[in-house]
Amino acid sequence: MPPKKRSGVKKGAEGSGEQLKLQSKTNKRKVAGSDGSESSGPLMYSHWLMKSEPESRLENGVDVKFGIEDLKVLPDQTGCWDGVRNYQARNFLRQMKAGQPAFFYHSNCKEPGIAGIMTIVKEAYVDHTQFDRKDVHFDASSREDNPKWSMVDVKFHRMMKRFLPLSELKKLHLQHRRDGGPLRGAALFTRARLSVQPLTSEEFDFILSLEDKEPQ
DNA sequence: GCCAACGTTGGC
DNA sequence: GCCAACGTTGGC
Repeated sequence: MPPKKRSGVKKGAEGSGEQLKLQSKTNKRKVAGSDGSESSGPLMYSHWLMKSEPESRLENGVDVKFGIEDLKVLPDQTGCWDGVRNYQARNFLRQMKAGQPAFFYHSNCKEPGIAGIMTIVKEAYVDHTQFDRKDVHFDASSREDNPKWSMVDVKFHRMMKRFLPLSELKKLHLQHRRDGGPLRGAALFTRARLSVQPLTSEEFDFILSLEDKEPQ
């Protein structure tokens, strides 16, 4: 997914306090058109969850493995999040601001779940891999004068104090659907296949609070 | 490895 | 613009 690349570390504008809109379900989210344009209003998010595969898997003969440990060992612990080829995910990438936090989620592996936290350090710019015929994520339909796909740079921030397994988050999600708790509408479950997704401050803070609790 | 969910493509 | 066929994601 996101190999190599580095960038100057920018200093974040942020604070995790502001109010966020409730569920994406309830707002008239316009799903991206075929050109990827969004026609509904901004609806600002400031917290994210990004998925990557921590275990080796070959795609066109290329290993797509990129877990949080792989990010950690890059120069400046920073890498570009390339290879996103879904319009909704791309549109979320484009909304990201430097300094914002994102959970690093391990997908398609033995134990899926949240492994750590990263910081967005460079806002969306052209994903060069779309023009690279040898890249797994080459997109023949994208023109250099009108690139389709974007990427951001992320920097390792820290590991979770304890790994938060999907199974635990899912139990809480199901419970919260009944009692109106913080994870009732979490995109991780309501839009399970999205590889880049937003979290409300409430969702983000609640998930952080789980670190200090016993596994459910 | 299976397969449900869901995004994309293309014929009409 | 509809929708069936197809491809991908990702949990299990």
